[in-house]
This record gives sequence, C-alpha cells and structure tokens, in this order.
Amino acid sequence: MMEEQARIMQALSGVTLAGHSVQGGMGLPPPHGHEGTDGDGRKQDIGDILHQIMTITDQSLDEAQAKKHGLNCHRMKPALFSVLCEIKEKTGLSIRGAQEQDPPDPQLMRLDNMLLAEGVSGPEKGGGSAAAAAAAAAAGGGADSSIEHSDYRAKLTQIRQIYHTELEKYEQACNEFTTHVMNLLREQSRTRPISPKEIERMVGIIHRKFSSIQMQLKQSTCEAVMILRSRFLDARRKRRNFSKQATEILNEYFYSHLSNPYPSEEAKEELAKKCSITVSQVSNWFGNKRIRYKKNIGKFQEEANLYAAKTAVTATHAVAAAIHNSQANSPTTPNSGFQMKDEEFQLDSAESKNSLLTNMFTAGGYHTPCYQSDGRIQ
DNA sequence: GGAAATGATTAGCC
DNA sequence: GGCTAATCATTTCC
Repeated sequence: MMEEQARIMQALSGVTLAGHSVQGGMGLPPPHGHEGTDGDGRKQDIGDILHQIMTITDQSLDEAQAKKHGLNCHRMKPALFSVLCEIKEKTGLSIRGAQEQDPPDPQLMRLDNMLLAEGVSGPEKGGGSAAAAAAAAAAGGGADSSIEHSDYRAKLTQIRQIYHTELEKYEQACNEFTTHVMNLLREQSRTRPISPKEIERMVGIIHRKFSSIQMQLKQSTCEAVMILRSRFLDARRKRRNFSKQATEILNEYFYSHLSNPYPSEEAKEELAKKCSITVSQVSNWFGNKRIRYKKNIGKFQEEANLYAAKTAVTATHAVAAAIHNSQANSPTTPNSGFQMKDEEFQLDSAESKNSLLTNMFTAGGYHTPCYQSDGRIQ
C-alpha cells in the first residue's frame, strides 16, 4: 500500500503541464557528476542527451495523455489527492485570500468622481457640457466663446472615446486572461491539489493587477482633462475688445442713463443680448465705465456729447415717426409747423443735450449726479 | 516699442 | 450679491 502511494507521488511530481515526464520518465542523466572524463566520453554524453531530447520530442502527445489518464484513473488517486488538499489547507496557503478584501481605494474613488463630473465616464451628457459652459461663461460669451466651447467639447469627447476604448480593451484582456488562468488551474487541479478557493484567490490577484492598470488609465485621463481645462480657462486672460457696435450700444445706454448708470438685471440681459456678450461682461463694463468716468469726467465729455447727440437723433426719429403716423391717421391735422430739418434738429438737440450734460456733471447743475460720500453716483 | 485703452480679476465694503 | 477701487493683462494706437 505505502509502496504504491510512493510510486504515484513520484509519478505525479514528474508530470508536467504538457504531460511529459522528464526526469523520472525519460531517465535523463543527472547534470553533474557523471560526465565522461575524456573528450570522446563527453561527445558520447552529448549525443545521448540529444538522442533523449529527440525521443521526448518524438513522443506523441497521445502517449503522454494516456499516461496522465492512467494516473488520474488510478484507484488511489482520489484518496491521495484529498490528503494533499488537506495538507495544503493546513499549511495556510489558502488563508491569505480571506484577508484580501480591500476597502475601496480613496484615490480610485477620487478619480472616478472626477471622471464622472467631467462627463468622461458615466452616461454621456454632451461631453462635460456643464464644465465647458462654466468655462465659456468665464471666458466670455459671443461667437468666439461658442467656438471655444465646441472645441472644448470636441476634445473632451476625444478623451472620452479613447478612455472607453482603452477601458474596454483592458476589461476584455482581463476577462480573457482570467478565463485562461482559471481553465489552466482547473486542468491542473486534476493532477495537483488546487482548491476552488485558491482559484478564486488567483482571479482576485489578476483583477487587482488589471485594476491597477485601469487606475493608471484613469489617472492619465484625469491629467488630460485637467490640462485641457486649464488651457481652456487660461483663454480668459486672452481678452478681446468688444465689437464697435457693442461698445456703442453700451455707451448709448450709459450716457442716456447718466443720472443713474445702473442697469437693472433685465436691462443687463437685454444689453448682453444686443451686444452678444454675457451679463457679467455687461456688469464688468458698467463697473469699469462708472469708475473711469467718475475719475475723469473731463476726458469723457466729448464722448458724452457724442452719445447724447445720437440719443437725441434717435428720439427725434421716433417722435417724427410718431407724428407722421398720427398725421397719416388723422387727415385733419395740419401739415405745417412740425416739419423740421433733421440737420437743424440734430444741431439743436445736440447743443441742448450738450449743455444739459455739462450741467449734469458740474457742481450746482440740476441733473448733476451727486456722488455720495463713498463715491457712488446718486 | 511705449503709452493709452480696455476687459477681467480681486479685496473689501455694505 | 452687487458695488467700488485697485490692479493685472492684453489689445490697440501712435
């Protein structure tokens, strides 16, 4: 009985994956200690070794499989196998697995959260449009910013695509490798003691290895997003002057509301719309304008006059149109008396407006916007 | 190239 | 939160 067990043990230890029994089966000479002492002897030894190797190579797989099958079918094999499993269990080889339930990695959680927030991972919501919109608002509205916005989104979409492609590749590779290793271990479990727990542990190790690769991918993706974001936000400093038309609209409003140059939220929105800029840009503009005007009224006088004249012309046109309409609608109204030359009216109203504005910003003038003690215009 | 103009940012105030 | 005042950074003008 004991003799038989020993024979099986020897056979099992000599069986390799391919099913070839190398040392015990083929009877190769030991590597040291039996070499020939002369040259001819050595040649003979090498020749023998080569011959034996050739024998191994020539040996059919079927034969090896048959041997292996023979061992597996041996009546003592299950008993011996369970004993070996028991011994292995006792040595604590499979205990480690229980301690490898790691808590979620905070670094990984941070990366996941960031990728989710930026719209790289998770369901596609326009490729981080919220971040892009926020950045676009800071960078300034208008056509240019919408170009930058779409540029940002396009680049983010690119990053997203690369990320998902790579992630898919990793997952596929992980699954393939896991399946391969599991099959290998299951196959080997027929010839050596491998418990299901051990296979599970091995799968866990593989998954952890692939997770670390995935983390690197996530880290790289986050870095790419950060670089893209910082580049995009840096564009804020590269300001562009507003269009002439926009500046005119803002100035017109400013000088026509000189006594109270604080547009309401609605007015700001309207101006923003007209000027193709953001509301915050309108606020910035008025903030700058108020302070610069206040600091140097004299310098802005000419500009004030110009816009006052413009406003007057616009108002005149509106009045003229109204009169024209009323005349058209009431044929009894006499035509004479209200027909003024635009040029004359422009001059008159410009002059009157000029004096009005001059008065507004000189001490004692009726419309002088009184600056409060803190400098605010009343 | 330097000065002036201009849009944006920031700290502090209310 | 909106405003002022100071300042920065960039663009425009000469």
